[in-house]
Amino acid sequence: MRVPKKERQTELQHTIEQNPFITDEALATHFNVSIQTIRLDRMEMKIPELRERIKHVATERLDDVRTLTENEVIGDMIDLKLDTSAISILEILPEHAFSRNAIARGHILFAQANSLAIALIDDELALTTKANVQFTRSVHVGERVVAKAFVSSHRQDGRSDINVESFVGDECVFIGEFTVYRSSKEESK
Amino acid sequence: MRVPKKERQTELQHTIEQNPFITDEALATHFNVSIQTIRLDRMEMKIPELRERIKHVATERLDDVRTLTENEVIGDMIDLKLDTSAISILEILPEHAFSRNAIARGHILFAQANSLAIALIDDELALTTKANVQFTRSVHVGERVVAKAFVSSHRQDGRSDINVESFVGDECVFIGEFTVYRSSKEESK
DNA sequence: ACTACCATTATTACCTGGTACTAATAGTAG
DNA sequence: CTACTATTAGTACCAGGTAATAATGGTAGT
Repeated sequence: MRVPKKERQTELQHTIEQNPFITDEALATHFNVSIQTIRLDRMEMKIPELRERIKHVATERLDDVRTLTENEVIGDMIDLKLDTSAISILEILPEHAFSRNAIARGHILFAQANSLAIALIDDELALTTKANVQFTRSVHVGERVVAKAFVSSHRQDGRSDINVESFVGDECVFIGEFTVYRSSKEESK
Repeated sequence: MRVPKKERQTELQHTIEQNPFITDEALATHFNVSIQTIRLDRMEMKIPELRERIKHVATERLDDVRTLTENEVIGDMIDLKLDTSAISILEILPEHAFSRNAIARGHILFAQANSLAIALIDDELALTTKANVQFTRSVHVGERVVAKAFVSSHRQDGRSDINVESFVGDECVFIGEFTVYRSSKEESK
């Protein structure tokens, strides 16, 4: 026995996860066992065949693109009191940042704050009409940005003013004042 | 002849682009021709076989996610005079908008303008420090937003002021004033 | 030492979705 | 009537498998 079965199987899983494009034949020579052994292993581990794996990667792609851009709130909402206050968290990933220096693009922080402000307004149609923002510290990949939004005023003209402050730890990285238009002008529900 | 060859081929290309996961057999029944005809068509149009198409989509996955979010300029830059002015165009797609009303999210317009402002500055490291924006008209899916940015001042403290105005046709939909920090403080190169 | 059991390997038939090639048929234009 | 094009048919072959059945080898229990 070259390597215990169990060990080979866990390693097999690892190998395939890292490179789903590998054939059973390649795996067989890699582990120095027969193709049949690899197939028995895949059966036991419920790992699908090469083509299925490739197809899976391909179909995942479309979903992925959507979740990134079509997301209603950029970041994860962790608290929401409608028409009052809300909090969301966004972890800065490499795709949110400039590749040169790993600093988050300004519009990512803006997007988090803007989405939060819109979500905060309990209305069918809420649209940002004005924003005034400051980027007080650069944010790097890997940092978690906590955005806190609260409504400062519900005006009579169908607009609301919302303040958003975003933090990394206890450091303020972003300050924004958003004016949001509400479709229905009454404040109550 | 059900449909002229040429017409079928262009339609074939279209069909496969929209659904790369379709087999020759399915295409054959769809176009009401034989499998061989489909294969001849694919040969002529240099369209690869199903598995190759799937593999292509799968390998493109990583790259593609990048192009959407990591894109240096959101939208297509069509004119750039460094440190002076720049223009980009962005077509509003469904994923840029609220699904309920097909109105573009504010941060999409902000992202276009912000990216353009950053790209305009001829510097290794340019970061937005402040922005003041107004959304003067809602933009709908299918509209093409033309953003025009120009530098209004290069300040001595390493900051530049950039004005961005975005239009759909001749209607102004967005106005923004961005303050951008430059890493190297000299204006010349 | 014998048996039971497990892991491994081998073999065979079959599947999908093709490539590559050759040949036959149908329809149309000159 | 012929030439040409489009289409269809058929065959051999391929990769990368599934499914099932059988043979081999080693190790543990008693």
